[in-house]
Amino acid sequence: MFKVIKKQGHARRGEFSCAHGGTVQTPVFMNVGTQGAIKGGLSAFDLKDIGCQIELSNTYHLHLRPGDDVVREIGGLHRFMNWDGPILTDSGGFQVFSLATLRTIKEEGVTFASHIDGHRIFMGPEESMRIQSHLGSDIAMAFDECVENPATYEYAKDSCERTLRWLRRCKAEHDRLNTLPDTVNPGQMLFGINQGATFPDLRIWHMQQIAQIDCEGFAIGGLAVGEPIEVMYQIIDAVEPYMPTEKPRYLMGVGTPSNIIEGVARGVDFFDCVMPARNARHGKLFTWQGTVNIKNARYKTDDRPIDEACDCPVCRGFSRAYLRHLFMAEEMLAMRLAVMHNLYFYNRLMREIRDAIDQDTFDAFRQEYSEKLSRRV
RNA sequence: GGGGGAUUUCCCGAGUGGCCAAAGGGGACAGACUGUAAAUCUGCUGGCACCGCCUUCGGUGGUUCGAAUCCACCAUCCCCCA
Repeated sequence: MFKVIKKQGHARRGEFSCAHGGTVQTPVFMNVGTQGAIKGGLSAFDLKDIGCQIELSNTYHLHLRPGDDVVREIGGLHRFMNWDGPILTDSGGFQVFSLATLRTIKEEGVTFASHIDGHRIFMGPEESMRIQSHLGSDIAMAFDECVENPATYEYAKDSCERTLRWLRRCKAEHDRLNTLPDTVNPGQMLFGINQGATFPDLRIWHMQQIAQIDCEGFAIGGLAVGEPIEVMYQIIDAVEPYMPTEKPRYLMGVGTPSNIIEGVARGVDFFDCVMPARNARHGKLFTWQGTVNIKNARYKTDDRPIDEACDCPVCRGFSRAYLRHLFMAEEMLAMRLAVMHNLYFYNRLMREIRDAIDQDTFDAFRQEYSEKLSRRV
């Protein structure tokens, strides 16, 4: 399923095959389409144009709307959203964190109040696995608890012990569902998730435990939730040696271009983040020189593309002045074009990283771009 | 020709004697955003040597210790009657 084809330092160049869409080249950025669509008005057609290899959707959100039973009846999420490439579904674990004021956590699972109408929803490991099975994604994520920062040692310990027990239940239910005769995607894989807040010993202990469970990949969760970025890197450094080398590593929810380069340098293969799409909707665009806020008055009559070094469909045809105008006029095209550019940039960034590892120039690449890409121009 | 109403800081619009550099919107300007309750949120929007001073509420001149608020005249706009 996964093989590392080249290494430079800790950075890994790999290939990962899925039931849909063939082989994913890693390191890879997964383009986030929480509700089966990239926010900003992009469809599966656009995903091809922006160089997307794998798309990510959300269990909790699709369970609420339109309902995983609906998606299953249509034939699964691939067919539903007309995307035949790989799909990873996040488990709903992050919503345990982000909808914190609306939930109660117990051993069996979590009770949420729907953010849409307030009705009670129960989700535990089995529920999450069942929903993801109905969605038919290629990779299902384990149902975990993403602990908020800062967390006490006691809470983080209890929580990651519970997340471990939940992973065992996820694995059992996932295996059972995959063998049912009417399973949407019998080739669905399961990734376990490492937790332990910012405590290296908990992180390591937890990683050692989950590594014993036969998952097709492992993720580091619960980072980039408010802790200093240096702490995030320290945790990755601490955990990485305990992650199986023959399986992909996924750093959940991360991050900025710099974070991604630094993550790759620390042995991470998969990334996802809402940042490129959200920032794009808010007018903050990524370029190979750094970031720009296209709404700034300075771009009012700027006839250059967003990034002269970019060959995306947007940069090939539209000026900064036009993009700024679309934003100021609140045309939806503004968001669509901005999101296309930013996601193209992220997918291109990953391609450059892969090429650099292939050519043994990743260190130089890291040195040149790690700092540069996140600074303001 | 007669009667009534209006004029506020970029715009709309509160304010009818001190607590008003003036509510609230909008716009503009800028910032934030990391497994998406996010086309959202925050800040700022007269000037300055800025815990204080200066200029400002259509114009001019008054009343008053004190005026965006009261009075007189003028200007412009709106409504009604001729």
